[in-house]
Amino acid sequence: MKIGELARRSGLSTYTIRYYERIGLLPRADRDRSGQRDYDASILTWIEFLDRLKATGMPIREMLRYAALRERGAGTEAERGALLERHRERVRAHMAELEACLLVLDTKIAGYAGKEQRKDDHDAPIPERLRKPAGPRQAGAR
Amino acid sequence: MKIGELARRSGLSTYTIRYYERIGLLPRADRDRSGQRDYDASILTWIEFLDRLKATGMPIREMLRYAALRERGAGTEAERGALLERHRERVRAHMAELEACLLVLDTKIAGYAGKEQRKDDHDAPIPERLRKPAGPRQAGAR
DNA sequence: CTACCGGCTAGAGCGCACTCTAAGTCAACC
DNA sequence: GGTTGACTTAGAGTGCGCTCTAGCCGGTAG
Repeated sequence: MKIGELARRSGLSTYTIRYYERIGLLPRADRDRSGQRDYDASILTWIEFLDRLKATGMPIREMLRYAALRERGAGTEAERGALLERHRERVRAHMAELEACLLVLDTKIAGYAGKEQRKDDHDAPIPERLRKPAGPRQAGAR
Repeated sequence: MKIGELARRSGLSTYTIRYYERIGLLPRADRDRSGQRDYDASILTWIEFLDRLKATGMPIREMLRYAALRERGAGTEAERGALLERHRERVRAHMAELEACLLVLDTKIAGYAGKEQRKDDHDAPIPERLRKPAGPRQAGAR
């Protein structure tokens, strides 16, 4: 399979496929005698998995760590598993936050839908239990 | 309240607060006689709401549309409501996708945890029902 | 033979959301 | 009166994840 077909089948652009190879997210592809990339269908499975990691917000930097472990092969399973477990927890936390935000959104929308529009309802306070604790920021601004 | 205190209380940096004002996400702040921004506590409620929109992945471009409607005030409620409803649907869809990805992640992690490690389990196929339909891409690459 | 398509590389450019710098002002404290 | 520190502005810089350009090469159809 050449890069164009892989692009169609994976949903990535050819640009992105080459970019992923450049940075090491995809293994260096085999080439035919004229130097063109020639892919095995199995690469699709890996790309699909990368898509899942991306969809769940994993930064490329971390996918690279996973990809590097995968390349190293046997002996890295524990580390790969741990990496995915940490990621899973972050995803779960993110989903919980989204859930809370949905509640806020629902309340707001209900406000707009109701006849009893308060003129200032965009300033309706958010219940304390839904607020994020404001972490430390701008540690040394100069 | 001056910008530094607002920064501490909102969790945004002073840079970000000025940036938000510059682009119109925050209303132009009142100034004291020496030209410094002087905020009313009510701005915190608006910032908290913006944080919710941001947390749910709304791009600034769209928050701006909402902010502009809010500035225009009365008569824009229906449009504001519709905007939030569209956003809510996107958030729900995104959560559904995350849920599906979590299943993939769970399967993978279980594979790493199990004693019966298949050497190639990073290539374990993703069940068809969890795959995203690959939308049209790279429409005209030149 | 020529045109065209799809591929190749190196490297530049882009959109987003900040984040920081430089140079200056102002109020309070010693 | 001088220093400190928080503020002001315009504008430059950053990190991320692509996305595209330029210039070239090779295989195939007319």
